Amino acid sequence: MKKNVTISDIAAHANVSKSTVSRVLNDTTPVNEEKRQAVLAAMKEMNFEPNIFARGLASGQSYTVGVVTQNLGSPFYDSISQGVVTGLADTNYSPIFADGQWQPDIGKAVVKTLIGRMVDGLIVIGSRLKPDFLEDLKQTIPTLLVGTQVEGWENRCLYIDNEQSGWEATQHLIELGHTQIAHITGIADHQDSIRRLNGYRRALKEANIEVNEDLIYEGNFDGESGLAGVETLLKRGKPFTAIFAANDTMAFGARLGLYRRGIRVPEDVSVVGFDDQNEAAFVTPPLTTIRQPAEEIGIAAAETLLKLINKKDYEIKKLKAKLVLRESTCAPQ
Amino acid sequence: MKKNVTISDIAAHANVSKSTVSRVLNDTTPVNEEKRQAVLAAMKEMNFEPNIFARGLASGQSYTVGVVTQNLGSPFYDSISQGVVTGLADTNYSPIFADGQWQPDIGKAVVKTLIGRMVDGLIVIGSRLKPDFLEDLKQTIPTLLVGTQVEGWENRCLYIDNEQSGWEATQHLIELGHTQIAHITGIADHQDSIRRLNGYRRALKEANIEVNEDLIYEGNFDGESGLAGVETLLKRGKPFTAIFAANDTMAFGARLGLYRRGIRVPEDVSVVGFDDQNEAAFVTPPLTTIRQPAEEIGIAAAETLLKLINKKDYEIKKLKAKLVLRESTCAPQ
DNA sequence: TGTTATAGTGTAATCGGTATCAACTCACCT
DNA sequence: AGGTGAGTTGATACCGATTACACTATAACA
Repeated sequence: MKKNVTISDIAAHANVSKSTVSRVLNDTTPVNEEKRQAVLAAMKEMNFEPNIFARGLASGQSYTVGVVTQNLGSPFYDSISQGVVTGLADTNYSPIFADGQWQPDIGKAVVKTLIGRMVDGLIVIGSRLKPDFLEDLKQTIPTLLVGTQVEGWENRCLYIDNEQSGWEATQHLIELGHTQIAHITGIADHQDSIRRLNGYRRALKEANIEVNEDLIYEGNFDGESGLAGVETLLKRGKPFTAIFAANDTMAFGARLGLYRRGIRVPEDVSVVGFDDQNEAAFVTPPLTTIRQPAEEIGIAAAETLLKLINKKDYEIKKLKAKLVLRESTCAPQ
Repeated sequence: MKKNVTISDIAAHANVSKSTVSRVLNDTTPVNEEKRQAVLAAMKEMNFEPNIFARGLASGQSYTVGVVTQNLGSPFYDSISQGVVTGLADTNYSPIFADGQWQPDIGKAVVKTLIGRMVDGLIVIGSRLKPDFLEDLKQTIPTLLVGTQVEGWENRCLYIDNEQSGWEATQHLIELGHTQIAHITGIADHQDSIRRLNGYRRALKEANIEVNEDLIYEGNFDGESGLAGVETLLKRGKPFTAIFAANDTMAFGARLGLYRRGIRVPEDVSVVGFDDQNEAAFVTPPLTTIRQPAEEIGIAAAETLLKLINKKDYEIKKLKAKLVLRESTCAPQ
């Protein structure tokens, strides 16, 4: 039971008062250089670590940030989380995680827990929180929304332009010469899904290709739904030579569905995904997809939030997704 | 700037002393039922939340547990993390994450940070910490090692039997009739890799098949190394009809390598992976692999750690990996 | 030569809980 | 009647930092 070294011990050892020690610790008021050195030396010698509870109690700051995830375990969001951890690694701040499980109510509860833990700021990944709750939140605590695009949060929101990226994915297929392009969407009421779908529609329209609702299948971001997607699409009978899936996981599922029917990729049907998760480069054939810079987004979120907390100027880093060409797409044959 | 409700406010409101409020809060000493109700009512009415800093400062408990991850972003370990978050979800405890990046030194630093944050316990996922540091740790704070098998930690260690599972994977191939079985290992000095390799060796020996060192390729758990693995294996010229990769990611890489050479899976070469990450069921052909119950491991870790912290009896849940048969293996043709 | 910033320092109050201690009530026994 | 013990309760010290405040010394200024 070694007792902890406190600021008072340091003060005694360095022959100054507690306040002076606190001052060199926090750089709040100038301190005579000689004493500062004495204090620093004492701290090093005695292996001093400030007690975060005492500090938190007195100052109100916890040096933690809350991270609300959704369904931890999905590759894209996990990479963002990883980015946050990385971005915080060399700061005084630590992340506390809690999972919202894609459910607004749970998300709300989880946010409250985090606030109860006195986090200094909040990063909400893939928010599904209700607008009015979000509005409250904005007033209460520095908050950043990440991986989703939310109206009214333009300067507190890190995201990539999903509409544009959906457009690019589709446009790529059009440029290859495809005209019968199917789309497997994400969760129907999810903003990202909607935007990707809109991009798909716009690309077709701009190319004067009629949007055929029979070629749109409502998935849910799961591999299963990709598989079910091609099954259904095939059953509907409308021919298609390409599929744009709203994420990689569904693209894998779709690819498997085609494989089962003996339909070749990309010779018979081209496939484009979204996210560029690690596996995309290793499936057969390697998947052409939209790369979301997930980890960079997480890192940027961490950095931005710290600036927000410390009331420094900041600007929202504009992060771009881009198409990465691999082998799952080619001209229709 | 609404000021927070404190225990004193409650005390005043309920006409009792601070101590009594603290008592109903913590259930330490019996309190007259009438007063207890009054306090409870006041707490509800005033929307009281105890300040965790004050509580921590006074009691020394933080109600947080530290989670040390390695290279967050790898599917298997991510699932364990998810399990921990899930397992902690309905308790008073919250997880703080920090990443060790597979490097013993960083891991050590990260553990120190967490301890500085007064975590009540520690879950180390995929530890690569040095034995003597671990020994110190054991004395300092309730610690659980997860996803790795470490000697001397039998009752503080959640893992699956890697040797046995490596044996099963190989045995499956042998039963199918394969005799020329290649193995792509994980990181060479990683305990899990070593054990899986040992299992591979044992299975061959038991079947009276000579272990051919030319059929063993040293990978590093990355997809790239799976790809490089088949390249090298092929170049070495020793024929093989099956590959056992020490994780799924490498199995995907290997499968891609075969695809590039026009070698069919499973007709020409069977492939077995390890982990059963989500994608394994959706690649083509769906991957036969060893399923590690990653999320269950995480949940069990959380539960066990809380028992350990609260000095309750606990027992280490024995979790088993098992072979899941899919379509990437068949008898040699 | 006052007058006024500015650097530098210590004392003590404070943050919001927990825990120790003394004390008081009211059976219940001898 | 006196003692014992369990059930309850409030005062108060304490956890270890930050910070408001008072105060000194010294430099800068009019």
